[in-house]
Amino acid sequence: MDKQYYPVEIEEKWVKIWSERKVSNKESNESFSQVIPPPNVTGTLHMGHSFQYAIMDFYTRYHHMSGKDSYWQVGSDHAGIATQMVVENNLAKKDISRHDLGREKFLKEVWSWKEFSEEKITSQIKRLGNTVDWDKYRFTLDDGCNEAVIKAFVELHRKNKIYRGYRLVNWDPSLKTAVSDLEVVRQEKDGLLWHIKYPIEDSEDFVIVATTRPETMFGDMAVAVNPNDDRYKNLIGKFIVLPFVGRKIPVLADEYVDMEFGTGCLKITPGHDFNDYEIGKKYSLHEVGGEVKTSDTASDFEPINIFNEDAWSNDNVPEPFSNLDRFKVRKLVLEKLKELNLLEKEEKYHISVPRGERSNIVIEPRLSYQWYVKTKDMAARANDAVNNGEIKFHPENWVKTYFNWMNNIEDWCISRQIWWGHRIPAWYDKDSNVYVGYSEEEVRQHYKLDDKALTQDEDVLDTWFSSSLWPFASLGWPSKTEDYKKHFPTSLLVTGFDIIFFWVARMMMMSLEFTDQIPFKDVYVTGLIRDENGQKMSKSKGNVIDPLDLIYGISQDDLVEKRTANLMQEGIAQKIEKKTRNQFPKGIESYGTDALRMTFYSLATHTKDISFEMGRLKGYRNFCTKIWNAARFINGYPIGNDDFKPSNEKDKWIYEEFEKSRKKIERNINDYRLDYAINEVYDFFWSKFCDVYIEECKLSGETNNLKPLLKEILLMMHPFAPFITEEIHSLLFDSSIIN
RNA sequence: GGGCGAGUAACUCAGUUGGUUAGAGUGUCUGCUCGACACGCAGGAAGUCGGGAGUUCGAAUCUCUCCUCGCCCA
Repeated sequence: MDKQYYPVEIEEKWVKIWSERKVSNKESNESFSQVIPPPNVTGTLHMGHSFQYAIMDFYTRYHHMSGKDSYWQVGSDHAGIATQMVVENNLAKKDISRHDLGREKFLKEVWSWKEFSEEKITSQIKRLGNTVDWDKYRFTLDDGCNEAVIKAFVELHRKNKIYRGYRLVNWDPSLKTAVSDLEVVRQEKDGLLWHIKYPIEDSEDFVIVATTRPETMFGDMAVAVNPNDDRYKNLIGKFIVLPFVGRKIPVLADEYVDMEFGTGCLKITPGHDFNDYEIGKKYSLHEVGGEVKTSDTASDFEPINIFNEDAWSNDNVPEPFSNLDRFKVRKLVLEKLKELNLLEKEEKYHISVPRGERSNIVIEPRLSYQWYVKTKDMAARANDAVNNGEIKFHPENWVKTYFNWMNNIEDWCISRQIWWGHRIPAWYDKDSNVYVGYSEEEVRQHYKLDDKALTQDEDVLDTWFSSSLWPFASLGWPSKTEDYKKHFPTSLLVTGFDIIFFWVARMMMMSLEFTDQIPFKDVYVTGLIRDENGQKMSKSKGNVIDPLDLIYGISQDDLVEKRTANLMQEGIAQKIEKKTRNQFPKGIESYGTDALRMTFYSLATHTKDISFEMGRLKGYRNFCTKIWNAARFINGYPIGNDDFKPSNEKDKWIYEEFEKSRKKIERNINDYRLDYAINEVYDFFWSKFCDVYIEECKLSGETNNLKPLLKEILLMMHPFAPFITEEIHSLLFDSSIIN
């Protein structure tokens, strides 16, 4: 054995072997299975991925060694919006838009990006030593997943659980697509509340409405007050003449109006506000000849839309306000109102601005046709599985978060106006009748359409729709493959708390819907890896650490270069460089994968923010060195016993301690407390085995039990530190731990 | 507004369900290059467990309250 422990050399050797082998106990009837949360093919893997994969690989190896048929399904996600954005941005640098290319050519570009990104991701997964079978690799947009998605969509539609609706959606004006509620993030900020005078018809009087969005006044269809509000009782039933537009809009009385807010008088803009939409629907507001009317007939409801798809004002907006960006409209409206003396005042107001998760642009509610999944019944079924203990969360406390959302779930908007994704299996005839089916041929048969002209829906499905099928689709569903039969439902899902709603809950709903089974039994919810100050790692903060740089090490200059390249914001590079040079005066040393893995286990506590601190990693790197040196020392002695045979008090003592530790570790593994487990491993090996037992053996000269004990310890430690244990085992005992 | 969480040594964190002198890694201090290991060994310093009140024989842990910070949902 080398005097020094060189992790990189050793690891690269085993990485090659492990990425080509297949590990399984096929003969065992007991399955342990998990599916990888498929990483997006947008770029490279970060600390969070490595962290979760370390845990997943731990359990894969652990259960394999205990004799089960242990299987970890590997794959990646097409990540519709995210990937399309990356490719569009790359094309934009060459001054090309996706429309220049057209759908087909553009998709070709995305596929080639996918190949590029996938290559990087898979080599990273391999480098971590993960125990997966690469022949089983799946992609959420491959033929099998496509079949599963189509089947899921069509079946849901035929069961009346998917429908197409014309209503208000969260519209992203830069991506020009609808997004789901979950893909909208709220940004709190200081804003303004404007008080605007609306003239009352046939009177010199005004009513003052308060609004944070004056630019939407062109879409106003009513003014609402609270029926109990004495200030406005006399106005109910009268009409307002909308400035600039001349539209006559009624004053409605509705309990919904908060008397305390602003003036207690609300403008109702059903086409551009979710709450107003509900009010508009309740009164079936519709415009007839310049006057807005109410009715009891639901189908009369006709909101006025004042923006087009990029959130510029459309023809429903009069000159000079039409054909302008919405923020320009706002500015101009305020100017003109001031000129007409209709702007009563503006006051500071704390507002919450909805922004697109991906694009970061302000979301504009927009009326459009979209596809929806009815979620209420499916959610109830998923909730039952949690309530009756079929599915368990670890830590248990996450069920509160889960129920908090599931009990207030809204229908899920699943259509996206982008190109990269699963095309919606719906066709339209020239009268806009909708036909849903497995293919155009199947649709013609099913609806008996003969040779009627049909065009397929241009839209694709939300990425999470295909992700929600992943646990069974990746194992072969709808085919009843061997893997599906043996490994579904899966045993464990390891994932971050941030996608409990996006993914975990939806997998549960879809799995119960299509397989009548839960998708997984245990959900191991991990925290999110942050920097040493608890800050989210991000390019713009310049605090990102690449797991590969911890494994291989990186020079200070290279690290600075990496952190300051391709920054979106100007002028932060210097700050990042200074901070980085300060924090890493000598760059980052090479620590190796085992040290990183064990660090991750020690960080796998029950908190949601995990600060990654170099000191911890250093400690486990030292531990690896300790293991290496202990083995090297023991290797210097003759073979000794084949099995551990206690011959003195110290022998008995160490074996008892070993048994105690082993039991503790086992229990903690089964409780999903790898942090406790790794502590115990560390303490046993260093404080007991090295500090006491080896020293004692040195003194007594009775060393026959060192090798057999080390062998058992290596087996126990293997899932925690696979590379070093495998290397030592094969050097000292001439055989592998896992074949 | 509703929900969840955090505050323990200089730093990053445990504290396995109320039980001896509160633990770990890193850092720090003193002494060691004596045959596994200086990424080491032997020792050491270091904490009003956010503040206050209460329950208890006993509280970092349970209850109440206040302060600070964070996240999620509307």
